[in-house]
Amino acid sequence: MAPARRSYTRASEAERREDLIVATLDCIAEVGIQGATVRQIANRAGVTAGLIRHYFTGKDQMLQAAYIAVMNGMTEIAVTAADAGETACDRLRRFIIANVTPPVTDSRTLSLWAAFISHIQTDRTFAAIHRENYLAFLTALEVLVADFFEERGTPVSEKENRSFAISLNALIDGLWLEGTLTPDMFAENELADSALSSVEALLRLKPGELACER
Amino acid sequence: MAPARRSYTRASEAERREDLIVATLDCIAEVGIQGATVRQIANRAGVTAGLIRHYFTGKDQMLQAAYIAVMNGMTEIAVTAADAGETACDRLRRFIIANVTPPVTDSRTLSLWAAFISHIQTDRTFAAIHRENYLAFLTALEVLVADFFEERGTPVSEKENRSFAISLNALIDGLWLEGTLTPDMFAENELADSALSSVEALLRLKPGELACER
DNA sequence: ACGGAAATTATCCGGTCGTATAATACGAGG
DNA sequence: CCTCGTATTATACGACCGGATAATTTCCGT
Repeated sequence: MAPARRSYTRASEAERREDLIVATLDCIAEVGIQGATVRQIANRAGVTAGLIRHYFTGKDQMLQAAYIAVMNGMTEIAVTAADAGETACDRLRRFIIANVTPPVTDSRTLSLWAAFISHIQTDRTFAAIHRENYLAFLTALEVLVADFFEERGTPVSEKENRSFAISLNALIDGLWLEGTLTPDMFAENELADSALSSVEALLRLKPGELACER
Repeated sequence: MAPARRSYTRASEAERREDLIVATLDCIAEVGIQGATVRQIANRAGVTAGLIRHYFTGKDQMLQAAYIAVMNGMTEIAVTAADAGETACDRLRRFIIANVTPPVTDSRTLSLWAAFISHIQTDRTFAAIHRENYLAFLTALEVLVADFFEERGTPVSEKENRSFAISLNALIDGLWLEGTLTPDMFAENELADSALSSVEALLRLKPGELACER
């Protein structure tokens, strides 16, 4: 007799991998990394578990791909927001605000980020992914800050510029954490306003200078 | 014939629970939260797996107790460091430095912290533990800042004080993350120096004012 | 010294994990 | 329209999971 096998449609490698990564992230965000099993992930992606090992060498590699996808998504949002600015001041301002407002401040994103961060000390591959993204973020910040001071007519030394970037990065990360972990503590624009005035303070600017009025 | 059962010694409830929690943290830090199974944990604690359910209602409750232990340990170090200061300025300075230097900046601690953070969105109990510790930390910071400005003769409003505490908290968290996740990027005292000058900037102080020279 | 409470071990259970392998259904190229 | 490569499913496997239970050892009070 006919075993009545499940019907399916083939997909291109690109979209299948994409589907599987999205399903992986959904699982981690909703049931934690403990519950993100190959069966759960495959089920959410609408395929069977065995298919995962057709596109990845194993579960670990899929998790790494998912980590890369999350971090790329976050930085892309901030960089895109910055690019929309016309002046260097505007770009810096937009970059900062983008990092402390949705969709970057999102509990789902934070769950994913934390789950991957906790793997950094255990798995060298995760550490490498983190380092690459951290350096890229820091460099982007350095460029934004350097351009800002140059446009302002008060260029700073490379050393000072780096120091500014480290502080700004810390402040942004910290506010992102606070705002996402304890969102009910902050009013609508409180986080963004706090970020802007704090950045002004860190860069030793006069209050309101980052508003970029002309 | 005699089955040759394993010999053991009894321990007080307090130390057994302590041992189990330490073993739990060791496992999470070394093999990730995935590998922190009841058998691994019990093995590391020098007992058999069944004993865990004699002291905790289940694995989840033990993880929660471990989370509490980690956070208490971190805040206790910082608070103890602050208490050693004689002036309000000194206490604030010590508190900040303690949070960006070992043993708080420790890769093991970070792994644990991240593993637990990733559970916050999934498990209400973890969320409650986080919130309690966050508020305690923020309140401690508020007191330190308020005392500092009062001692300085320039008291600030409660609203402004809270705003300062939020910014300082973000900066401290961010520097802690940066310094612990990417320790090779920072020289010996670079992180602490950066923290102090950044805090001075955030509080709109003159450079060096937090050095507390008399 | 010894009896009894309880701390600890030993063993078992159903379920699920990640992965390997074989069978099968799809869809493009001829 | 048929054929063939392969994307996908189905099933099996050994290991391990967290939890429950019963047997046993320890040690305190007397």
